[in-house]
Amino acid sequence: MIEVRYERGVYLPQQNLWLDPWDAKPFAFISHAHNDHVAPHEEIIVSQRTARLLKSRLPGRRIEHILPFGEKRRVHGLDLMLLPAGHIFGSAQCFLFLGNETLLYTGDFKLRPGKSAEQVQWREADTLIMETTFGLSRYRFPPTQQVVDQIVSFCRETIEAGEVPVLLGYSLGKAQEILCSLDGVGLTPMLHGSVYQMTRIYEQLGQSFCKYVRYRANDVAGKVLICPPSANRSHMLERIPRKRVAMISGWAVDPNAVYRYQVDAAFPLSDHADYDDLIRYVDFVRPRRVFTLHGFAAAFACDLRARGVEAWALTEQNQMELHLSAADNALPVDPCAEVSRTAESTQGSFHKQVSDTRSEFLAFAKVGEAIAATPAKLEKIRLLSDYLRELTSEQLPVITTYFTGRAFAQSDPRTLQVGWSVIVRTLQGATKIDDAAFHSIAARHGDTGKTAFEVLDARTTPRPFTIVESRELFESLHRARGPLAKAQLLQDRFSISSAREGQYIVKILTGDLRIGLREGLVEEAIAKAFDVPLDQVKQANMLLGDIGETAALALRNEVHQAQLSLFRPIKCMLATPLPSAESVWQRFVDVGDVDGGSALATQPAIFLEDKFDGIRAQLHRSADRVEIYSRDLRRITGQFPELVDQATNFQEKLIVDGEIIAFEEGRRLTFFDLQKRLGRKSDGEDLFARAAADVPVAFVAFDLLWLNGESLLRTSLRERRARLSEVRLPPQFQIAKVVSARSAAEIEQAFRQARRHLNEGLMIKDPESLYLPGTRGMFWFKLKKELATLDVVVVAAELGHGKRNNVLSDYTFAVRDETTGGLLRIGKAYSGLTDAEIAELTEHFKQNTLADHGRYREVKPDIVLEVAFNSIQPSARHASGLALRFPRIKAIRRDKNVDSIDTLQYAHELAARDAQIQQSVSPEVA
DNA sequence: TATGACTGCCC
DNA sequence: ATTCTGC
DNA sequence: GCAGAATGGGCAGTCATA
Repeated sequence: MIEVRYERGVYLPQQNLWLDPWDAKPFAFISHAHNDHVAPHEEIIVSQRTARLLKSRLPGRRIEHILPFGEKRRVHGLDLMLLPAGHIFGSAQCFLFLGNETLLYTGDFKLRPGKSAEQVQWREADTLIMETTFGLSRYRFPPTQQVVDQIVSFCRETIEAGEVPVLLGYSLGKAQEILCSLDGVGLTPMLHGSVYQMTRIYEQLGQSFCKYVRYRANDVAGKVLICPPSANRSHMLERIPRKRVAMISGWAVDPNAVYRYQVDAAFPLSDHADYDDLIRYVDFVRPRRVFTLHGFAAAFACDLRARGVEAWALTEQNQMELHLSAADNALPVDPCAEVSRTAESTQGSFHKQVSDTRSEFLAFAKVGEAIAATPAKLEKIRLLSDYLRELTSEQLPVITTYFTGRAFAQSDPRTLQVGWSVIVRTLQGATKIDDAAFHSIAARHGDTGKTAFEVLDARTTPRPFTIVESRELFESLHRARGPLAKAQLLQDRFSISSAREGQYIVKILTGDLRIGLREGLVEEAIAKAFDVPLDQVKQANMLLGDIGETAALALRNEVHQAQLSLFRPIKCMLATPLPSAESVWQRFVDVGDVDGGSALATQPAIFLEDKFDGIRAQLHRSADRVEIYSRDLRRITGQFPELVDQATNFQEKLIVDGEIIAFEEGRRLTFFDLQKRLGRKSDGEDLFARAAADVPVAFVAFDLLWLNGESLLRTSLRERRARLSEVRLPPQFQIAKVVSARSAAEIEQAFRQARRHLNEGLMIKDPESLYLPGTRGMFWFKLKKELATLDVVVVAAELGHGKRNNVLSDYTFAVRDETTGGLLRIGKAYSGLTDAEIAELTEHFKQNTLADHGRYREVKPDIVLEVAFNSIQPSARHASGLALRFPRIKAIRRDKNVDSIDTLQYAHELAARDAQIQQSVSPEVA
């Protein structure tokens, strides 16, 4: 069969033809002139009208094969025919004659007659590649005339109310359709510039419209303004004080369209086929197989399979699946299709519950439960490795990624934007459970996953769920814009998920499996499953930042092939915290003192560096490219354009490890200044010019991992440092000064010196150590000390989560305001107490509760804690107006009571001192 | 238009 | 970030 | 000693809504 691939556009490799590719290609069919299809290709096949529209959208030279509709032509030995697609003016489908096979690619299309687009035509074809923008059954559009009538009424009523109606629709296609709809109803359309321009081209090509005028700012009264959606909230519209804005789009059938588009009304007039028409079209074309594209491609393909039509969503991720199925000329196993066919043949309901052993995702969840059930690490590994061995090469990467609590690989920058709030709403929506029942379940668990299980249990109609479909769910969640759209997707899935499946979907969404197994054990399971050395698996995962790809390599026995290379960030080496210079020194003595002789005399020197308070960063630089990655392998290049500019001045190709700090000579900047630059959007150069001026940064390099093609991971720190010191640095780059030490006293002195330089603390490193990515080994240590401690009183306590579900483990505490005598909250902390102490305090607080709010209770202020922290500063978070950085409990002060706690005034003194230190001098870097 | 809730990602 | 706990 | 689990503050961006 004809091979079909997808890579930012449909690609037919045997014909070397691209269909609507996003990027410039040598030879492509362009279905219509919307911007997302316009790229500077070398040679294109287009309809006559599309060619004309393209001229205005993308001037420039290219070879154009302009084909009439309905006539078979030969281009580069390829027999093909264009058919009208009915989407917009000039939009075409491409029908290919390939030997004794035929293929129809729809591009964007609609079946309903449009007033400004040619009527769609079709032919039967063996392979149908179709757009499925509205491929969910809830997208059914009302009759066109009904919608047009609504739009006209909206315009009339708005004008009668003395306001200006504004209709939003794409300037090419939709706007002209609206224009035609207003013909003969006695309204005068006024066109936004871009709409006007496009409409004039339509007219040159023979289309005629009713009378309209071009936009003039002082002449809008009584007119109907037609603008592209991008004009909403623009300066142009803001100048019209009294207006009502309506979005004209198929998405208007979504109940929340008005909010989503920030408009007063929304009307479902679309240039795309709705769900019913998509189904009808497949019936017309009678294809042997269907590939779906855009929108709800996966869901629609599944629906088609349920109707007995072989159908697959075309996405990048499906390449392997398609390739294999095309090569084998066989269908991949798919329980969805399987089950639905049975249901159909017995005339039963599609939604009839089927035995859940059919659900691949349920099988995954059950393995998770088995792993959770045993506390033994080796047993967990065994359970997982047995399961991994059963998986197909397509499922394996997905499942291993899930077992690290992620939907996407670590190095994959995609996020879901689905958190606790969306999940809770969705669970309620999917089950129609009432608020009281829901909250009673949630309160009992304090674990979203368990809550999901109990809420969904017996309240859903489970249908089988394949691993590939689960991956598609997460991809759709990522793609969906806004919490409402995401919630809808998730709710649809929950309503057909078993309780166990829902629980594991939630676990992945929250990034927290809580089954006593994380990445480290997954690596071990992969090694065990495919009988490859563990260190190779760890190495590969570290280099790839992708446990799924690592597993795939292990399956093919290719893990050893992973290599450190430019622009593939690796996890950084971490340091183990130690409380004192003496304890640090002891580590090195213990290691070196093998012969029992005098350690001090024989100890080689150890390396000391200041610990900078910035963000850990890995800089990759080649002759023509620079990238910066964060500790979690996020690409943060865009946040620091000035560093990127400077980094082009290196003489070498390299990977350096270091810290980006807020830094300016003669000025004390802190982590908080730096943080202002972190989440910022990377587009908009002027924003950055300003940010860079506000918060200048420096890159302090302290390690060299790769140089001109050579990996230095397996060379000693001493050697790496020597090589780093030879690198010529551009401005804004510095090298962290390294000094040697041979005693605890020297470490202590260096620590004090680092503090005097206003750095966070001291790093202590074994000069002979190799670079061990991702591990907090015994080769690097860090020494930090608290700024101060405060004696505070606990005023509220909360139930914890997970294994702390039944104890009051999280304490809110307060200081005394001397002026009023009242208690003012200053922070929260849990860490620092042992389980026994938490249990004891739980009992105490239960008996000394002032107000019980469920998971949270106010308690009698009689437990005094000594709380340590690293800095204290003004904040609106707590009533005291101060907040602590890294608060932790140092001790329960049983010797103190509420009358002897520290005061707000004292806390303010600490904060003032903290702030003053910050401002006094410039820090020293190198 | 302004604000707060939510999310993700730094420490 | 910090800290504790079970293997 | 390691890996896992449960917890802190603050910032920017997005979306929903007053």
